Amino acid sequence: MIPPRPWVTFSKAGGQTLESLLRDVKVPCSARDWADAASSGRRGADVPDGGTGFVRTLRGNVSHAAGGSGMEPPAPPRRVTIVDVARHAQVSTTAVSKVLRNAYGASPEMRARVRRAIDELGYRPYAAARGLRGQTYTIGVMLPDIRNPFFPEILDGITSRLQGTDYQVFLGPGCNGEKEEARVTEAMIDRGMDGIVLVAPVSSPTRLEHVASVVPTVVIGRHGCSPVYDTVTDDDVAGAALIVSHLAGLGHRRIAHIEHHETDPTRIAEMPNAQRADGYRRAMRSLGLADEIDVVSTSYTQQGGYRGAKELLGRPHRPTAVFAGADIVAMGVLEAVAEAGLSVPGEISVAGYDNTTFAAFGPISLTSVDQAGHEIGANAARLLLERIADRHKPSVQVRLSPTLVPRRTTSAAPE
Amino acid sequence: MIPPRPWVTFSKAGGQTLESLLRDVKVPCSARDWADAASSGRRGADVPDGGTGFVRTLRGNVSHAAGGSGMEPPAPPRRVTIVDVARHAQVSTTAVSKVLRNAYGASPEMRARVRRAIDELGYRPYAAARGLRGQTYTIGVMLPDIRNPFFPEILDGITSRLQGTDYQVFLGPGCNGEKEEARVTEAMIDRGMDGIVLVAPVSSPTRLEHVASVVPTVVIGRHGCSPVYDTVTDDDVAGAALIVSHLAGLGHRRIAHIEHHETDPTRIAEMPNAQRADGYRRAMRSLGLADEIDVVSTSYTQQGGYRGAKELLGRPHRPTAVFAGADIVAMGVLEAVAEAGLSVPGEISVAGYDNTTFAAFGPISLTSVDQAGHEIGANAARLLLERIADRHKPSVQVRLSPTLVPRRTTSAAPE
DNA sequence: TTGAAAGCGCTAACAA
DNA sequence: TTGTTAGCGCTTTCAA
Repeated sequence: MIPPRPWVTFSKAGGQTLESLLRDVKVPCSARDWADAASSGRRGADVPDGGTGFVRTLRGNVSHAAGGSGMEPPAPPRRVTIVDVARHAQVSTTAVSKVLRNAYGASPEMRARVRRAIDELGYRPYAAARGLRGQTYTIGVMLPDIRNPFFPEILDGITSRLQGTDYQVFLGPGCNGEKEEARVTEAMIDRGMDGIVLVAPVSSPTRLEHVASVVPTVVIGRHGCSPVYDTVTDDDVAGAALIVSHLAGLGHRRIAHIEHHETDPTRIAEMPNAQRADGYRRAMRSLGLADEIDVVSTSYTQQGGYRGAKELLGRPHRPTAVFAGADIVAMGVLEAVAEAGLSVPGEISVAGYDNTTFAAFGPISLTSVDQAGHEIGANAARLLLERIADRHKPSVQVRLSPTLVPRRTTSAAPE
Repeated sequence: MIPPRPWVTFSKAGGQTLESLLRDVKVPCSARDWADAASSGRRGADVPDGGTGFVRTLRGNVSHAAGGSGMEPPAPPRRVTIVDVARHAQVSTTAVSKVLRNAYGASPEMRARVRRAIDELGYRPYAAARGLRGQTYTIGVMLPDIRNPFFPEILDGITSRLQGTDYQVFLGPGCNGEKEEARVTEAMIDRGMDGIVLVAPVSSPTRLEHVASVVPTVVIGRHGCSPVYDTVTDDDVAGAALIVSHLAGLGHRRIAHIEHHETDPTRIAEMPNAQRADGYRRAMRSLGLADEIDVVSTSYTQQGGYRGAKELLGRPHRPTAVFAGADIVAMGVLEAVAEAGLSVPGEISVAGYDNTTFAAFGPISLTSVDQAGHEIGANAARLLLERIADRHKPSVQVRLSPTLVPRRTTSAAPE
């Protein structure tokens, strides 16, 4: 038995795990001999390193460069640059640059020569340097919370639309709160990103417009609109209506809603949570259930769902169905309901929003609303590319319709 | 009702959402008047824009610049540069640079002056340009799958360790497969990132060493070791032993394991899945259960767990406990077990690995192994900073011990 | 169609 | 301690 102690090994090879096997496959870390590699001068005789994109820089005598110990790691090889390519192809750097950007003014023969040189040297343009004059071919995506299983869908949509282009996506790490968002957007701007996608940001409209005035921007999930950035949203009002009419169709009347509490007046109407709550109220009214409207304000977290459900279950006349504003909220509701010893959907129906993997998971099987995250992401990427191509084009708002995904947490109302 | 056009709606539902409210809060996109803003020349009279980090560039007559229509959006303002700061503070750009980097050779008075100028102009250094000579202050983190709820823990650990430094983290988007990994690592290198963290990469050791030879690198979750990169791993063998002895302690003897099938011989010993399977076998043997060893090879996915469980449940003498190599695999197992009409843990116990949010979720309550993701990430960040500071330092392997988290999916063996 | 030359914003070697 | 100057790798005028 291995002692499971909090156990940190700064080992050159202390552990007892599969070591013999590892040793068969790899040379142990410490026994590596660097004597055949060299050295640390910045410019010396450059030896093209056959298609690896790097060039070994040799300096004087190799054994001398090894420094006597024979165990020194090699200096990082110098990168192949546009100059190397130009020299190799016997053309100017301008020509290479034109080929790289598919720009006008290079004969087919020249293009072919340059491309051959690029392949032979394994050249890749240095994006950081390109950015100084032109583009970095980098797109930043800011997700509010990497843990929310809905966001990967959006991300997939974005990357799939960017497939085949020269653009590369990088994610800002999960950030909650305006300060964090500002930090991340600034970091993206400072790194010369060509465009950014903000997913469900919480920052003020003013701040969003500032960002968009500096770099092409698409905002996902906010219902406000601006002339300087494009938006892609889910029709949250319609989504809420889908759930409510689904439940009403099953005979439910006491349908409660748990929403995310929003205080900031400049944001209140723009955020999806407000739209969902609004959609819930409208749908209840149009179904003649205005008197049954029952909204609990907590937050879009599991905790929030738990607290909200506790409150609803404590009502003298408890609801027969709960529409949670997000799947994660529904998780908390299910937990509270289970604790109260009630059966789902027999005694109480529960529905969420977002159709996350949680909801789809068999043993849970939560009724939810699918936002078509892939579509949302793909549209955002498309709009961003269009705006990068023409910063002055009029702004566009895309709104996509959600669909209902009925599962096993909703059924006919009791009695 | 103002139709907010240009306006693209792909909606069937055509919901009229809170529009009146939105109108109260924001000016509609199309009605914005840009007449007070100008223009598009590259360099003109520069007007410092009071702490915003940008300078408005005016060109000739403002009304003329507005182009007659009076509705043209302003050109993106020119960035404040180190030259602006130097001029404002009446010092050289070198001085500013020194202050920025806390470098040697600037008097306290000069530092103060420069800092004041920086604040007054709202200057932020342009990381892309810095990268051309020095560092970009950017660290890339590659996650194999953003959907796996274990990875955010690692990410938190990394960012928390980087808090307070000038480094900013960006994530490569989820990539599976060697080709994708190569694309992402190349993209990071091409963007001049100062260091990169590879989480559970699948690339060959050779490829990892190549990356590490170009840029400081820390590898998380691979058990191999190399002189050019540091590693941080969970002791998967110990983790597997925790589960097995927990189950054996509950009286189980027929304990089966579902592993991820690995074929590549250069990787087989390095990957966590192989280590876990190995740990399972060793623990079984040391507990005198060598005859009961029963391993099904599928994959670390929910599907894989489902298929593996199907096979195990079809055995003439089915196991009383299943140790799934990952929580996500255990999800599939639970699904198959539920389908077979067996009760958990009454008739069969199930355990996972990773202690994801799934496992922690009340109604599921899966027994699992906690990897201390936060610690893993924090150690990786620390090692990376050390390696950035000294690229030639000897490589370090950190191994952290996991802990058992017993929950409600495991209990005493039946009979 | 081609290439020479001037930067982009910053850092680093070197002089004063 | 300070400032001058020469690039980093690329794009972009602008002349040839």
